[in-house]
Amino acid sequence: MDESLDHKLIYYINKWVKLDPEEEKKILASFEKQAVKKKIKLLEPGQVCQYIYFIIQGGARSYYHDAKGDEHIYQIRLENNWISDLESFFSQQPSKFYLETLEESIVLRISPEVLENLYEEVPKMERYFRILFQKAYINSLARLNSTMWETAEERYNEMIKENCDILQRVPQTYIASYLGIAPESLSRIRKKK
Amino acid sequence: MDESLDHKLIYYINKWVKLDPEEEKKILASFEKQAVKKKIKLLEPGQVCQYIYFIIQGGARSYYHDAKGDEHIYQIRLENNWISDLESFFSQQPSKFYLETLEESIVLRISPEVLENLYEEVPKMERYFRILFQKAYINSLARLNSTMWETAEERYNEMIKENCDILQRVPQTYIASYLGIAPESLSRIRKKK
DNA sequence: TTTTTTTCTTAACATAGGTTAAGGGTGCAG
DNA sequence: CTGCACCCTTAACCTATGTTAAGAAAAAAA
Repeated sequence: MDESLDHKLIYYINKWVKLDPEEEKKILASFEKQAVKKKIKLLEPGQVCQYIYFIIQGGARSYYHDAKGDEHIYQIRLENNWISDLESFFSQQPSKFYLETLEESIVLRISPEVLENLYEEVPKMERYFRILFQKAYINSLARLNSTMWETAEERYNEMIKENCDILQRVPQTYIASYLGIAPESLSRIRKKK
Repeated sequence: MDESLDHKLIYYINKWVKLDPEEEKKILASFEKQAVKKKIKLLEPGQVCQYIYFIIQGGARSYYHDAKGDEHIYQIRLENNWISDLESFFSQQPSKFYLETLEESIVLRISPEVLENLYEEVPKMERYFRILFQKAYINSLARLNSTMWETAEERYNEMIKENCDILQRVPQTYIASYLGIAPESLSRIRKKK
């Protein structure tokens, strides 16, 4: 049901901050729903990132090109997660990243101005994002540590354990890049099983 | 001057949220100042992390032991930065980390309960920490990306550029570990200059 | 001042993953 | 249905860094 998809956002916010119906209404009114086909770019280098996206359904990735022109995955996000170029979104400076759908997706998006306004109207959203960013930061430090001290195989196994259907939904070239290894190395790891 | 040291915290908070004198007073009243000698442990594995620390002066590191008993640096923080085991601090579950001073230090510390209370009394603190964690998360993603795709030498050079006196203040074994390389590899890199 | 501990460096050898080149299979577009 | 693009695999060779062992210098403690 269409309405129940929107309420996925409300459901996830309610996990961390208790909203009353009036607050829920204001939050939903602040987001725009968008259906996007696969491989559609939501952001390109040089553009200022105008939205942070909550993925109701589907998935997206962010990536950039290095000095040699090689593509590197920066983020992979599937449904029930947020994606953006946060640096550009908050600083309103041009981004260096592409943001692209991995499959046909439905997202809820909000702009920085509307989000600032929402913080004023619904202060619990400030708390929600404080909790979201604190958890994201904790996870990111743990992932950094794994990348430094674990083998590529260990990291791959942990990724599969956490999200066993990602292999069906995301090309292995992207998974390899997200793990910080070459596609050939991922094949080499997979062959060991 | 003793009082001006405390106001370092206020100065940094005011960079992102504008406080009135009443709010400043409440904030300072919520923190405890602590002078700690070098190599003193603020946290050990098995303990629940009871404080988040703002370092007024000096520095600290967090580290853990891997399955082989090898020590790995997780965080290095110098003055005007925060340090804690955030996972343990917010979940109130036992930590896996040591938290130890790098040199004689002065810190301001706050417990989770007092911080929750402060969020109620001074809502701008919710905003301050939302901004702090969002920036920390952005930096952590960038650092993760560098670790994956840049050489150890490139990462070392960037670290030195950002903090040129860290070599005088932090043992090179710690710097190597923080960069995700062996001490011998750091010596090899330094030899190239 | 001396001894001990800590820190740092060095080099030979080992290894995980990168690079290069090649080829096969699947899915999509015309 | 066919051809092309994309995805994935494989292996030989290369490289950045790890490991091991050893030793020197500096700092700290007695």
